[in-house]
Amino acid sequence: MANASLLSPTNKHFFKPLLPGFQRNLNIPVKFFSEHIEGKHEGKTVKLRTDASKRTWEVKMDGNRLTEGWKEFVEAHDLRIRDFVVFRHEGDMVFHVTALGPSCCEIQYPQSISHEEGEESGEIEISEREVEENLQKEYDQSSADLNCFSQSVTHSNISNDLVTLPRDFAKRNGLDKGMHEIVLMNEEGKSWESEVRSRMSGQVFIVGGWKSLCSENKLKGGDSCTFKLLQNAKTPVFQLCSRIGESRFVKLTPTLNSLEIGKQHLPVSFTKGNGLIHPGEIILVDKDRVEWSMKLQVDNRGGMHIFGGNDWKSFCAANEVGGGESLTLELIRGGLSPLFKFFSKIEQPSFEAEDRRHKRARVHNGSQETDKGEPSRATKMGPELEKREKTAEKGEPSRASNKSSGKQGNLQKTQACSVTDHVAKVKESVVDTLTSIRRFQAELETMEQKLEDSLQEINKLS
DNA sequence: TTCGTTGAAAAGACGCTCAT
DNA sequence: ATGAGCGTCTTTTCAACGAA
Repeated sequence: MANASLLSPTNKHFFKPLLPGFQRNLNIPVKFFSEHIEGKHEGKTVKLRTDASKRTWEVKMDGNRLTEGWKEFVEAHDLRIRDFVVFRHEGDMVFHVTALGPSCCEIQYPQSISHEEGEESGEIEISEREVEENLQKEYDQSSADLNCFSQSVTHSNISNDLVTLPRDFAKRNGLDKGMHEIVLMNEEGKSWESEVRSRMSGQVFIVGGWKSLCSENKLKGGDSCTFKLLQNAKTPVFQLCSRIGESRFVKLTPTLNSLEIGKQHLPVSFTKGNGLIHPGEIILVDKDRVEWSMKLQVDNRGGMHIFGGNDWKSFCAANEVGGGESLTLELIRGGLSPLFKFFSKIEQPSFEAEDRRHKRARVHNGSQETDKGEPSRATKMGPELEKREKTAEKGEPSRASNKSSGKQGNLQKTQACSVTDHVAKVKESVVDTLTSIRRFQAELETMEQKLEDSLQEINKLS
């Protein structure tokens, strides 16, 4: 976005960090409101513009609060907790809005958010179709990540003109059986005809074209490259990507045991690919946008796992993911304090995987009767109980409410809760919320300082 | 050239011990 | 009781080799 006008002293600005609950409404800072709006434009609607769209968004203002229409604006721009929005007053209650991510950098939108026919600046209502498109966009993005695979280049695979295709990738894209013609393509669009073949052993290979592609693109032994499946039709195209193997999405399959001990391994390829190498605190955001603070630990081999104790189990329960089921998490922010968001539950784990897990459970713990007989504690947190808990948690979710429900793990106990228990839970809830707010405040202060520094530098440049 | 086999390495799961 | 750290065992993956 070209922000020349951002530098203009004639345009008044304010910025707002997006905190939990921001989706419903947004408060204009009192000082800004009293100086520029109060007594002049009260009760009017404000018009919001962004560089991401040619559309003007009309939002109702109740007092200093943006209400009706704000949610649509948020959804259309995929604004999230910890983002920042900078409002630039262009006069006559028109604001230009710039969205900044948690890194304090401007959020880049791939293309204009609204680009269909019927787009007029005066159009206010966001259509369901556009909301669906936003969701579809998000889905496509995740699919794109799932349609990528990384491969290391070796002297052997170059000399044999043959390279292994990761099993899960081949399976996911229906390439794990028989022979398939494919096209290998580099970033410039140059292509090489090739084939995908599978073996009795289950290994799947790309045969042919590999040597030429490596030669043409100066790939040599020890290099690593990422391919993206562009079309999974009759002739799939594998395009060489410049990115080296990172994916924002990670699929996890908590076992009953991992839920019990509160420990969940993260694939090394994912952690390394995203630069997650330091132990520390991580934040998981569940499907209700409730935050869960857990720990990221590293073992002596560099393997990483989430350690959350009961919180891990409760987090999975909050997302209706039980032992043996899979969920996908999206890495929103890496660094020293990574932030993950629950992305989706994967409904049907493969039978082989499930069978394998059962086999392991039996091998390692003969007394663990997961198939029948006395269920384990984790099994008690099954769908029925989860459903009841969910019903009880209707309304504004709070981390404490989830935590306490997770800790209960026993329906009878839930029903027998005394007034004292409720008071204790409410107290816990308040304390937790306060802790979250204080943490946010500390982070906000840091971010605010960074932002101000940036503005000062920009002003110097101007 | 194709394809089966093998062995090493990596990853995942689990459990034990110790500290708090 | 819970959390943290670490060791060990099992499973999976894949490069490399060699026979047909």
